[in-house]
Amino acid sequence: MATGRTHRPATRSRGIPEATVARLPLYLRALTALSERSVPTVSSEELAAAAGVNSAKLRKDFSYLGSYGTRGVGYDVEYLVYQISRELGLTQDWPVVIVGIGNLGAALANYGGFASRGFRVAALIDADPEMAGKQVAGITVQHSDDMERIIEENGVSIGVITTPPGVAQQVCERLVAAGVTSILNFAPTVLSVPDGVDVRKVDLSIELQILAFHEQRKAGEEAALTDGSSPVAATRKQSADKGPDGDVPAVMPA
Amino acid sequence: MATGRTHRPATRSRGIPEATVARLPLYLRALTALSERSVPTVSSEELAAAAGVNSAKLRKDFSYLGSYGTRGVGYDVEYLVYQISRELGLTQDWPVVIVGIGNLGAALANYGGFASRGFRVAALIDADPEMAGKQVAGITVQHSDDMERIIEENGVSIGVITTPPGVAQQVCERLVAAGVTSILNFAPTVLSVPDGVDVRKVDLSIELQILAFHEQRKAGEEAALTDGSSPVAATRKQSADKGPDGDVPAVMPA
DNA sequence: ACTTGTGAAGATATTCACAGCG
DNA sequence: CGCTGTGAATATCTTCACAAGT
Repeated sequence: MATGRTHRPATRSRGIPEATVARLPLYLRALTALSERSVPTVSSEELAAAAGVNSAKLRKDFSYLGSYGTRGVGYDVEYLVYQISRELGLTQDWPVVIVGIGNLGAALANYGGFASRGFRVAALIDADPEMAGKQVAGITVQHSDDMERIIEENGVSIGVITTPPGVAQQVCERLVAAGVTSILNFAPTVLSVPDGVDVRKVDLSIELQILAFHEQRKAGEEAALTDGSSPVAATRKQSADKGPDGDVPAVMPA
Repeated sequence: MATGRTHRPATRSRGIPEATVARLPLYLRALTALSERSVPTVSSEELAAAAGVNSAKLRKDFSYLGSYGTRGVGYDVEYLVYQISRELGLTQDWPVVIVGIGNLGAALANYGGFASRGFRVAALIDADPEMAGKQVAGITVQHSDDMERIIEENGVSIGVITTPPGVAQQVCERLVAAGVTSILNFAPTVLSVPDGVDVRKVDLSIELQILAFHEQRKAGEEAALTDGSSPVAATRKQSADKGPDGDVPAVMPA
């Protein structure tokens, strides 16, 4: 290509690795806690422990942001809070809409972590006319007919989808058409979006399944060690009245 | 805290990469949908599209499980559903307790994805005496005084924490002491657990912050002509950057 | 001393590209 | 042919270990 915009992968951050970006909020939370206790400086070792990572990783992460520490001393807490906040774009206000005000949507609306850090719930939207007008977390739920107007009037660029999976894709498309370019999806569906729109998904059942995988492996390891005949391995398995279930067909094609 | 997972099994079949494990539930969901539509076989290309990954990755992932496909044809849907379910440990029943029945806990209790796939909500637990006895999602909430008994009686090994952050660590410790070895943590806290206990965390505010980071970058790119404050001089490494064409359509900024 | 910042090494993950088999 | 399965190449991420500052 000779002219036009430089080809830049949408997911590539400005030199900051994605894995690092994903940890910055973690550091920020730990730093905020230190800040509230008026701790002036912190070493990479201490901060890493508070954030649950190791110190080499933390230092490497910070090195992508710049040299914000002082050798022999550590990092200035307030300064780092500011720098990370700025890097994450939290020094500005992000209006957010939540679409789908069921249990989960209500939980998110009530979630303190939203408001506390640059995010403001600009609107709650639901397709059920019964919901419209009700108050959730002190905010009046609006009907989805008004979705486009709400997004434009509030300059919303981040949308949260907490609808049933069946309507998630279509909600997503309306959000994007109205100007939303970042979506946090709680519906267990793969959303397809045009290039330039970011989607992150939070999937409760996937997390549980990953845990189950490791849990099963633990049980298997124990059984292997105790060589089958010992009852010890059996103690820590699931038990009791097995539910109806029977969901899995034991098909064995050749 | 060194998690001693440096153990490399000599047998080649049991070393499924973590990244692959994390995608298996995705494949499983896509396959289940196909199964319900009575689709008999599926190609890596089709399945990959449905799961939102690329086909090479999917085939590589499946190769860790074994050779379950047929060249020239694709994968048998029912068979794959069974194999992945087994690999993830979903052919057995996993009783789960949810601790902290606020908005989020209630949302999880009502979440259909739980029951549908090997997980059974064995108990809902809350510290508030007012909550005890109430019905949530058809299950009677029990007081946290009984946590240990409930876990032991039901053989629970997976716990979900949806409490306020202040009590999450102490709830975690009680869970672990009672026999729980896998924890899904929704509280915005770093949990410290003994070796051998798995923790996964779901953090709503972190996801939003990551979105904000990318959103900010998008906005910056639009007005990127007078930038001069970037502390990171992007030292391009070997960036021959062959055009991966085909798949990266240019998009018009809305 | 003490702790950061970082090249280099090592470990994982992703993608390519094609041999091999139905 | 078409599509899987996989070694090899690449890219990304983590950890090591120590030089460079304060």
